[in-house]
Amino acid sequence: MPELPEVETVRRALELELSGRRIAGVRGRSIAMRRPLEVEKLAAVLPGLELATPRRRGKYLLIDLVPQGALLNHLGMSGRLTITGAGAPLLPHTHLTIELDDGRELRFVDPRRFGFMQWLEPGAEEVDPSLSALGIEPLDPGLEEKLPPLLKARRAPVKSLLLDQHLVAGVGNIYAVEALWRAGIRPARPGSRTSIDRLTRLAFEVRSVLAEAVEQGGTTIRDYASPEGNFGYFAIQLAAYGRQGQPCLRCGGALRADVIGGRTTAWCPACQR
DNA sequence: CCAGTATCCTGCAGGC
DNA sequence: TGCCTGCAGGATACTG
Repeated sequence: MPELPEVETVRRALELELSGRRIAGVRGRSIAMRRPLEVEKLAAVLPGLELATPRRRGKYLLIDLVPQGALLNHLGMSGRLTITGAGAPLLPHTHLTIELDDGRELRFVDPRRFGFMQWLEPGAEEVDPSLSALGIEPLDPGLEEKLPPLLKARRAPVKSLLLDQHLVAGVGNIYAVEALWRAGIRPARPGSRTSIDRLTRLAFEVRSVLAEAVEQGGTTIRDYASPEGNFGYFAIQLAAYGRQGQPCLRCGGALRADVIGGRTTAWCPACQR
């Protein structure tokens, strides 16, 4: 479910709500997730540690712990982090509850269990295989210079390449579809058969759509500061994603949908070449 | 190395 | 109403 903008919105909310708080306790049940949820380990290690300002890398969330260690989180398709009062009713599929020193709780809910929450011992972040394989951070400077040659070197559909976290980190199906529509590029077009100029435009649109979504999520953060609130699930006005069969907002023709990169991809046959 | 597919899991919408 | 199928914002193991 969450892509870079949603994860960044969660990060900002956690920064506002959790920074400086101390962990009082841990509850949950160890289960299989994308990485095993090890509640006993978390309960042994976390109490007494302070939560620092969270960081984001691609779709991963890192919460540094003071004096050492960190929590590594990925929300997968269906993951949510919520901050609640201690007595709040438990949502189904709440796998982990982290009790805070002010009586509130940080809860990790994930029905499909494609996400994970893991304790990183000191030094583990630097050698984590998933983190170290991540590609360009798209909101950092230089995307328009760095990404095009990487795409040009590959024959796969540009859509598939945008979803490849080893190339650019944080783009998921929604924002890949939106960026391609904005750039006027056919999703199935091979990277190698797309001009550097058009790939540069694509990189610009990737950055733009992500930045706009972050901005929109950010504007609503304050509404989500209430203890019972969920946060991080906002989407900008979507021009293409999910709009197959509906008129293209640029030319009026009908959008169609194909499966590209294993996922449904809406696009405009007239505007996207 | 690269490209494409299968797979993990639950919930829900839509068809019959 | 109830059952069945397919699909969902992700990442990775595996195949050719």
